[in-house]
Amino acid sequence: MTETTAKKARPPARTTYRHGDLRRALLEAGIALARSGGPDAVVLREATRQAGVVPNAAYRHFGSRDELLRAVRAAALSASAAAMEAELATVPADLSTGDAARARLRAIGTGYLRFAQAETGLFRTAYSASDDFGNPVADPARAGPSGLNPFQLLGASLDQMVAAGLMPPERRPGAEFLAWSAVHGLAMLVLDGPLGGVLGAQMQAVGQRLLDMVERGL
Amino acid sequence: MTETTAKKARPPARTTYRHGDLRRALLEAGIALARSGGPDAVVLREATRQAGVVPNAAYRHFGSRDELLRAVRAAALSASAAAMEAELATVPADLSTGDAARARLRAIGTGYLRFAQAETGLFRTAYSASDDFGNPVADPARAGPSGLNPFQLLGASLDQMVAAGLMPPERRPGAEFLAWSAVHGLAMLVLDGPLGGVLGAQMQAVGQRLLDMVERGL
DNA sequence: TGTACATCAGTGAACGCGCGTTCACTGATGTAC
DNA sequence: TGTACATCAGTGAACGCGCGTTCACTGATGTAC
Repeated sequence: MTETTAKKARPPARTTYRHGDLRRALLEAGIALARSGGPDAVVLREATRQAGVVPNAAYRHFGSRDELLRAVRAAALSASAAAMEAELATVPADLSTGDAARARLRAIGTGYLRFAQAETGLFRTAYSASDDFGNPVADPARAGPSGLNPFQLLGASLDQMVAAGLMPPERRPGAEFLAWSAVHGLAMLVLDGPLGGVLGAQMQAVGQRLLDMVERGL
Repeated sequence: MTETTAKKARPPARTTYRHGDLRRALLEAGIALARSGGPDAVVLREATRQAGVVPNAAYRHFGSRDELLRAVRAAALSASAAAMEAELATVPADLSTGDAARARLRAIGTGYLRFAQAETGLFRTAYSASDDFGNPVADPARAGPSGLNPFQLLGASLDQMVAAGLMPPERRPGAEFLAWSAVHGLAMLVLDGPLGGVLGAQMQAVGQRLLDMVERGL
């Protein structure tokens, strides 16, 4: 009955008066904008344009541009978590406890960096601007398939490192911040900073060396 | 025309037709804007306002807004280098070669993080957006008092680590990127990312733990 | 079963804002004679 | 020493742009009777 509407980046061409699922359409347009241009590209008017709708129609579903941006950011975090989980899934199942813990921590970092390079715009949307996702509150909108958000995935991996005896328990508290800083810094320097030209293609290789350093240093 | 607009640096109150040193005035206004709001706050019209001049007057001295921003960024990088050098200067002179190398590397990192926290806007201006300052070209506008830019300061410190036997020579190439990533990541996560609320005040303490990790891991 | 009606999703038009940049100008200044 | 003049730093006015957000509306839809 409905649903004959223009979907993605098409001109309006809507025949029905009602849209059908404008909220979702706006969110998906917002994600597409973030994907190609980062958080600043999430422009409310442009999202409504892509949804084939008049600008103020957005206010039926989002209280403000910022509210739309938050929803897009949650989706970007979720995508990031999914990338990390995908990398985790490549870890062989028959490793010793220690090797498994190491491999999983490395997978977390590699997934993070892969996502940063493959989905630069979403990455910058997910991890810029202070929308802190502290551990206590687990917002499913920010999580990957497993239900954990990126921060929680990293934390679980560090717990396994301690359990495997590869990391002194007294260094465990706050270790997320150290490991996270390292990979995040590389990503930002390459994607948004002065190392884009210098590294760029070598980012993944440098990333592996960086993960070596983190593993030794933790 | 009332010239009583609220200004930061100084009210216009210009009596002469000519300004005197408009280029410098615009640059300093730009730096002030960057200091309080980061790179996006470097708005050409606002800089001319602070200089007490009509907007298009800026085009006598800068070809575009972006050219002004580049000049501001160079100044921000120079300030960052100065902060690192100031921290270097606190290293005692009577240390053994090894202890000195370690202390100097730590000072580099600490100075970087201190600057990030004390001058957030300038920090983000200096290290966001791809204005790569590769080692070959040494632009004095980006350097600190010693004539070295931040990247070069870090490089020199790592050379000393190798010379002191604290770092295997084969790991020296590209080591800048690893150490830099770690401190940069922490700064960005706290200043511009989701850790602002979580850490914030603890940033310097976490920074010291992070530098421990880097030292062990390099 | 049909019909009246309230709901509320999307429309149409308009705001005020601030930006970067352009054009033709004007008049203080330094210099050449 | 005085004077004519070219230079060019800053003026005045305007442009087109796109943004977020507001208001009063309209008419398709689902529901109550």
